[in-house]
Amino acid sequence: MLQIPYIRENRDLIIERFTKRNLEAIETIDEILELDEQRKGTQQSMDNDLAESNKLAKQIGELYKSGKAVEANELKEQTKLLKEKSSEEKTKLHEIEEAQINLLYQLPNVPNEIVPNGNSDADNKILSEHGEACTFDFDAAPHWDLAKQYGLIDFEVGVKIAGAGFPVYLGKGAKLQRALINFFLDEAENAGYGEVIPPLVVNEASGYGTGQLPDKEGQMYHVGEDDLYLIPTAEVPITNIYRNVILKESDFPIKKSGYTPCFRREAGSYGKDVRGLNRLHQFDKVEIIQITHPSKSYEALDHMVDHIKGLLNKLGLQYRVLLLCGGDLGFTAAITYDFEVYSAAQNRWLEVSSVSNVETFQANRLKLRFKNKEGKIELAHTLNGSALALPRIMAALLENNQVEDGIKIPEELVPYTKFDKID
RNA sequence: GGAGAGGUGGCCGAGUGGCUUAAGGCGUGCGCUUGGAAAGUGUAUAUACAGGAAACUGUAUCGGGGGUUCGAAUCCCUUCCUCUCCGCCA
Repeated sequence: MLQIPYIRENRDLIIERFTKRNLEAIETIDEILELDEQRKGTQQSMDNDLAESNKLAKQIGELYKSGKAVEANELKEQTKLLKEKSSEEKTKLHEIEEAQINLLYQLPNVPNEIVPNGNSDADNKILSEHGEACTFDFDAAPHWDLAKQYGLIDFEVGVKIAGAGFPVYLGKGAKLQRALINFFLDEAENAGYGEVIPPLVVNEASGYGTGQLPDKEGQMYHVGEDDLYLIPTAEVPITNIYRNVILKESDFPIKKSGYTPCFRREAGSYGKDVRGLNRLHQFDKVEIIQITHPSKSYEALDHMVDHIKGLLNKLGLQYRVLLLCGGDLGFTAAITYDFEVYSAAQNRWLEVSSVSNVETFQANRLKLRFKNKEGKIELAHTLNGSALALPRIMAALLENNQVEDGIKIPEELVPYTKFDKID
């Protein structure tokens, strides 16, 4: 959520930047600013009336004490009018504030200057490519066939016990999954991210805090009985640890990592992209988050990008880094880098990580602030990134490392799997 | 699920309608004291909005919302949360 003073001072810039998202926001923004003027005026007259009324109440108290009941009753008449007026103003103020916040909830984050224009993923900018392409002297099989052949993942039994998009990992498939989680967690630990195991459900306030609510309500599983949401990413519970917190400057940077299953309804996404592990309702992910001083967040973003590159290098996967265009940028992000690995059998790139600087967008909703050197309260910056999402890594590892009689495990993973080949 | 007790500042905790501008304590910041430290001692120490160049001022906030009253931390209604005991249970 954008801050009103920021909108007031940067109206034209924001409108221009929103065109990167193909968003025509001029009306909404001007309405927000107009409502803010109304809010100020209303609050001023309400405050004045309340101040007057407080003064009278004190006088009345003193008059009663000194036994001057008649004069006290005269003053009471005056307060009646003030009370009516101020309570009307209070109602009006609430209406204005509600209208204003509803508009604010509609506005996404302002894209960073370097975010390219564009409508869809076709307009994302490819920044770099790494690793070598796999070549096979046999017909490479897609991961769903390999998973079946070697008994690693059972999609059908997942359908039976839960539904499509809830695979069951078996044997070495399960072990490989667990190995990857441990590998990612250890790497995060080595990079200074403190490990967290958060709740897998969050309440409504947390959903609002990180920006999943109110606009992406349909993407989360909702436990109606208890009014809780299954987390779509560990970013939600971990970042919400810092909701309503005022940090000291010396607390920066805060670096946390967490492994959690993630739950996404993926309403409305069907078709060929959903085959196998490509798109699931439940998947595992190790997330890294940072909370930084505003002046340090882009430096932190670079470090997070480097961390993810390191993971993919160690796994020996061919990958590329993209700078998302405005049209593909998530609601809360000011800038996002995506990482895609090449799936040799499907002959396509698969997104395995998304790293974003959210700047103050979440911090404003979370009331995540810090006291600066002058003793003033400021909003912190939040960042998050997947490091990494498991299913597509698993898919690429299976496909890219297949040999005629099995699947080789990358060297870095062998200490975790305790086997170097699936056959 | 049943029964009960509670939600007050960074923390503990007093506070049954105006003497609260929230006592007292702890913690923390800055002084004084000291050869140095401890102890002692003085002082400061919430957030939001508005006005102001600033000092500062006004308003709101004692879990949230609403009400009674000239006046509410205190009384009433409502809602959320926490804790204890019982039941169930890894």
